[in-house]
Amino acid sequence: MESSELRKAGLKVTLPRVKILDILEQSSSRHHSAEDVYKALLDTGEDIGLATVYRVLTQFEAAGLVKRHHFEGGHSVFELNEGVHHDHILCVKCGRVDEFVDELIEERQKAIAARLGYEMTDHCLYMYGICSACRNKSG
Amino acid sequence: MESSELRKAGLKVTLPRVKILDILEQSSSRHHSAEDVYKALLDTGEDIGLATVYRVLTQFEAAGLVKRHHFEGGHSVFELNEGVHHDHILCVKCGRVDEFVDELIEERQKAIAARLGYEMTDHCLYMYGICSACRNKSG
DNA sequence: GATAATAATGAGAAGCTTTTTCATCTGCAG
DNA sequence: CTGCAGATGAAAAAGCTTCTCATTATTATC
Repeated sequence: MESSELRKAGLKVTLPRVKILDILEQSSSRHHSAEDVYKALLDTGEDIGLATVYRVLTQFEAAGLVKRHHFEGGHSVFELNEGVHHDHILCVKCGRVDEFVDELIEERQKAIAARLGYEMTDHCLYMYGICSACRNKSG
Repeated sequence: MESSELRKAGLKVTLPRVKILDILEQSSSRHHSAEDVYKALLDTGEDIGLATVYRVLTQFEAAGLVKRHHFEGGHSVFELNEGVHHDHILCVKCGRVDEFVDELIEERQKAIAARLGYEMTDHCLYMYGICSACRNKSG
């Protein structure tokens, strides 16, 4: 039930918020631009404005429900925050996104931040490449 | 001499390109937004348009003279490409940027890309935190 | 269940960064 | 020196994202 998640986050349970959370949870892909979410809403017949989608996603981010990423290309991408940190590798041809976790990298990052005197608040690792499917297609 | 670098990159030696490269090489900071470069040009009395700054930086990137980064906050940041890959840690309070290299992390990244079937084209690791100076200031 | 106070929404305008357009100008090969 | 391809500047346009404000919906309270 989405409403309890919203309540827990201190947000009023409104139709747009429920529908947007629904899309994030039900969709087959994990990574969505605001535009993606907006279009998905239109597809399900909901008449929710793009401004609301941005507002709600930003609130969800503040509430810790979603994470915002800045992949190459300028626009923000959102994914449900399931609590487990992970990094991303993207195919520059087809846009495919894979996730991974590497404890060793995490460790080293902490050590580096400490050595440089930083109290780390966030970190992200993006790799870009050509996935096997695309390599088979175009040589 | 900047002109030889430009020639090597296959670019005509024009005043805007020389001046912009000059700023990137002479400035005390390594990381510049397009706006930063534009303002620096104005400060030195050069009347070069912002559109040209963007154009030239993009050409420099294509030529491998500079690297473009997408730090949090939306706008692009450029730095001279000195050939040695490195990653970044940024202070979210004061904007300070430190660079670092960690061979172990590099290794692991290559291994992960290979395991997931990607031919890696690029990778970047951004850490965000509060630097020691800022922690001492504001507790 | 009704009501009032409060917050959320939609539509469009506005804001920012970045790119494009096009007429003019410049670097450089001949 | 000359001509032409390519570069530039100014302004307009193009994304993406946020803001404004009148209207609407939600929730605590009765």
